[in-house]
Amino acid sequence: MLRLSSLFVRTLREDPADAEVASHRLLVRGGYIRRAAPGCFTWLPLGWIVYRNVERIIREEMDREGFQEVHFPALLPREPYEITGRWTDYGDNLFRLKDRRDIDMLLAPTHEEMFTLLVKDLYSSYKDLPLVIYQIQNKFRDEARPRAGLLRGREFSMKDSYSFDLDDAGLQNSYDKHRAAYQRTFERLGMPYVIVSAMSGAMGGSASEEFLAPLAVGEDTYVRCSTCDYAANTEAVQVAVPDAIPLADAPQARVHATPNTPTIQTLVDLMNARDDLRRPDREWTAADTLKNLIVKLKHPDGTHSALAIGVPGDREVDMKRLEAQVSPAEIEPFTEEDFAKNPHLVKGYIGPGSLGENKSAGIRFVVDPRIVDGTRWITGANELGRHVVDLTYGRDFTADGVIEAAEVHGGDPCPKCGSPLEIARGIEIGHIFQLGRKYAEALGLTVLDQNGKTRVVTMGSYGIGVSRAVGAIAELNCDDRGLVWPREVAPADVHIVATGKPSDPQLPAAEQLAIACETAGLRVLLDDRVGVSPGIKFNDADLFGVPTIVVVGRGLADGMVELKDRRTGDRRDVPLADAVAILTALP
RNA sequence: CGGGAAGUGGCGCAGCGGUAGCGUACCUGCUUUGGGAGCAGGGGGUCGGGAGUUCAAAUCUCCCCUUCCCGACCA
Repeated sequence: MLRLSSLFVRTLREDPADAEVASHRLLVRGGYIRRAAPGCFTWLPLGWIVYRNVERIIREEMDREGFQEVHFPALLPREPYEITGRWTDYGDNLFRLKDRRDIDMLLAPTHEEMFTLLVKDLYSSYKDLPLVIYQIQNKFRDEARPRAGLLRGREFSMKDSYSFDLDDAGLQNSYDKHRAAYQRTFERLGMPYVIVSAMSGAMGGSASEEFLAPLAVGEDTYVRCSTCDYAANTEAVQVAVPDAIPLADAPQARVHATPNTPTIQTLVDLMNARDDLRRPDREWTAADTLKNLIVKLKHPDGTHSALAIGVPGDREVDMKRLEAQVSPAEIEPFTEEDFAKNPHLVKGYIGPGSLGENKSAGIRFVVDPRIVDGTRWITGANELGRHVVDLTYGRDFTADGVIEAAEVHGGDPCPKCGSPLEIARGIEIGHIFQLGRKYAEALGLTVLDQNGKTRVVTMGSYGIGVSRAVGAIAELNCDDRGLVWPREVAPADVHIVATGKPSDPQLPAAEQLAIACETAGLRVLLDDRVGVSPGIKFNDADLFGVPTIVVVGRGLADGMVELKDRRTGDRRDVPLADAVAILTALP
């Protein structure tokens, strides 16, 4: 039983000045956590109970699938990370340190290398597979900007599991098991979530999905179909590709002088204003133009190359989407100097005529998937003050490839069913990932198959942010009075408040009720503080957020206690004699 | 790394050249007990750090550090 008279906690009347988001404010005010350093938090007793509940639920769902728990150190040697290149790839985000002999070590940002090496250490036969092992461990990432309390920390707790299979079918099976286990886990944690397609990015591998909690304070933008079940991180959105248009329908392309039209808007305005350029059936819009943007790519080996991207003029290039596409290369701006070095590029009037690996400018040219055969475009003519109209894809120009880099707009058609897409914000609470053989290959994890042949193991990695989940649950379950925990993660099932004077019968009655509740299997938080006014007790109860609050107060004289549902605020008086039965029957 | 704000008792803040304050929290006593009670008394702060200006610096100047917010970044 938790007794408030002796519990190590202090609630704050006011919001801490350094907390912005609701979960952070309330967790600090309610005495669940304290900040120890930026992005590092101390768990107080109430917070630690909640944390362990979350951990327990995750663990139970992992164990249910037959996954086995292990535990690695957080302090790791440099060498494995050197082999996979992540010692340098992680950049400033890696906490590096040296031991007394000046040997490099690191605080683990994630554990792929160690898991791979551990399996390599112990296993060498196909008969040992499949295998899934996991841990719940603290991770360290020197984030440039930790924020929002538990939602983005520098030291945080994560459940990470890794699957090891002989072939792709096995990997798919391990992946599906995790997907199901995660769905059950988030259900039990009382967290709404959406599963979105994600980019596998630099990690390599094929399939990757993120579990996002829909939260405005989240840092991920995703789209969701208004009709079907399609959902994707904006980085991974696949644009709905329109049907090709017969080439014969397109008028001849022609070049016009379009002075002083360096931007899309000035161009469209001019086109609509001039009799010789006006479109007979409707106004020209930005979507009729083809915007060609040039960026510089910095490749991991340090070399640079230019890339031209063609998108419909009503859309910007989304740098996050572009980065995800060109990863591991990094994007740098194409500068005035770069323009000066390439006389075939006329800034403001760049057109497909000069773009492409075999064209005059010699720059790789990739276009948005909406640019299909037969589509007609107004675009730069590669001459100052001149544009070309009805330049038709497949007839007048082609690209070297297609790229998903244009920004996604709310209302864009769903690639699966065509209904409008909605844009929403969320925070990543889980990520499942088919890694493939990248780590196994780099670290030499192989087994012998039935034929005695060496086979590289294929892997998956799967993560749930445990401490982040606590923050996200709090963020999703709170109101202006405090936290509202889902029962299974709450620090207690019942919060019993005794009001009245120290000499009144309420306190001993509350004690007895608390004991009876515990005997019946309920977890109890008892406010047995004396000399504390009822107002303080009620406010603290709302702040703590235990799902059911029982007030042993003035109704006691009539043998009644008050039950309050923290979430709905509903109150009702019930006979003290029936209280335990009623409480144990609550969902 | 860019832009903004801010560092003064545990927490929230005021003070902006002249004895370091208020609210809250904490301690003692009395009163009070259904939505953050009242009175009285009390403990607790090198005013982020350093250098400078001045008879005198929390306050002015310079440098540094730290924190928070927005952006960049974020397997």
